[in-house]
Amino acid sequence: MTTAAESTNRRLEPFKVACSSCNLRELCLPVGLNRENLERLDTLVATHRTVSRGEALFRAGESFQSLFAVRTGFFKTCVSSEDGRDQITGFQMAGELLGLDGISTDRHTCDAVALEDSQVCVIPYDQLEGLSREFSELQHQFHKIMSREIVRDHGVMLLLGSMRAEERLAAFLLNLTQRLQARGFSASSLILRMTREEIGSYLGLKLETVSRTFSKFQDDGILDVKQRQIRILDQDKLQGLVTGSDC
Amino acid sequence: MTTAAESTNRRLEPFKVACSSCNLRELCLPVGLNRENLERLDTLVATHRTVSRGEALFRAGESFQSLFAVRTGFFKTCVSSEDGRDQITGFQMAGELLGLDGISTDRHTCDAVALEDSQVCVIPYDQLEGLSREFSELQHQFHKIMSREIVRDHGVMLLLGSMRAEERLAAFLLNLTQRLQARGFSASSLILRMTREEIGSYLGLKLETVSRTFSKFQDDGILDVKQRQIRILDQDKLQGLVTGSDC
DNA sequence: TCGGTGCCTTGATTTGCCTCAATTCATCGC
DNA sequence: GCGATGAATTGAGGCAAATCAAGGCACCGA
Repeated sequence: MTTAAESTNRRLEPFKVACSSCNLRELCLPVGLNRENLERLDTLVATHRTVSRGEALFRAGESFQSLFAVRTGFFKTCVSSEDGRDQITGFQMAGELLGLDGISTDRHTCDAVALEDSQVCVIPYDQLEGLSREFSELQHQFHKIMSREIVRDHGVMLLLGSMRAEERLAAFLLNLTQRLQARGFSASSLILRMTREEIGSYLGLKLETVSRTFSKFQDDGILDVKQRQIRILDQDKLQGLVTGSDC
Repeated sequence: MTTAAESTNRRLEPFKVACSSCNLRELCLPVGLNRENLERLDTLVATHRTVSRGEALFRAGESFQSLFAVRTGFFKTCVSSEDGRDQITGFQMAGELLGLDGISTDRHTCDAVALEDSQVCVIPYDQLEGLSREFSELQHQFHKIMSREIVRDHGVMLLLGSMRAEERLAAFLLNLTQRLQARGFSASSLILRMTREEIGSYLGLKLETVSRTFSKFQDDGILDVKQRQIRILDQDKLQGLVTGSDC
């Protein structure tokens, strides 16, 4: 269907789903904007881009021009060191921003890869700076989003620095379901968009350890695991693993 | 000298060391500002605060009003989970900003504690937002600083997620010396401001492991370690441990 | 000078996760 | 149906770091 050449093409679409009518506006950049300002933002977020599963939205080293807001689909971001090592730094779903790392050096410092066919809104960064000088609500919301990313990263550091395998996986699942719930999905049932290896990379574990931990949770009656289909049977026990309340 | 009551007091000083004449202005918020804009910034950063060793500049849960720029001294930032676990998320030296995590929820989410007697510049956040709407250089520099923090955090995730003890400590030492060098200090000799336990917390290791790794580096002729006095004898070997070029 | 205290070092042992390897399962094209 | 492929599971054994334990050093105030 798609040739190698075509897969490197960037599919830009002028077709417009305005921020002002987007069902994600309560989660995304437009939070706190009034009708008039929303319409100003619409003129800025004029293009969309389709990224198919496995394709990169951007890669480390590429020049940074725009931020991206996930409209539909699912992404991972991944940093690499000079030697082969790499680390998934996050998974992004609808309403979340991609590319904030690029501001510091005008180059992207990580890869953003779609885990399923996805669509993103393109937010030209210099225009965003311009508009956020004009109304403080946009400025403030943008700062909040960056700050939230820093807070999230600190949470991941805590996880990587001091939690054991079971606790890490429990925290990961709870975080995922929480974010899915905020988007209107079930709090107890989810389909993982990533492989065991990708979960492992994010959590600082090997894929076998992730798999074993899933199996253990199933044995303990905490989860029902069918490949990537996960059903949470005992939310409290899962929560207890993270907060350490039962040991 | 200081009583328990006095140590909780906030020592604010109108005494002014203007940004425009600060020797850290090439590392800190004023980067890229012209003379005139620098003077505008001076009016904003009007107060300083002294924090003695062991004292907190702010604590998780406190309401967020201001950012802080380290003028002199050394800090650690530390997040805690509901159960006792805590994780040092960074060490901050002169010219670096503290408190960015507070923007997202208007409350600080971590503790910032001085590791030696320190002095910080107080940057009222709402005024900073106001001023950065007025000139884009300040706005852009502020965004760069936040983005840099995100990139730094991703680097720490890579370290915590995929490096072994020796690699972690080597990366830590190289990072420290690099930042000290940017401030005019020696690239090969430093005095650690933090305990082995604090290094361990930052690197996701136990203090015994940190101590053993220091000893191993000494045996291998990479370092000369005398308590907190560190001299780097073989920079290349240290670098090789991080980039994995020699194994 | 003398304890006292906080921090660091070192050794012995345990353990949680990794490594390596084999097997099963789901999907898909033919 | 069939094999091919990628993903997930499971087992056995090894290792790096944690844990447990003892002692040393530097600093400080009495």
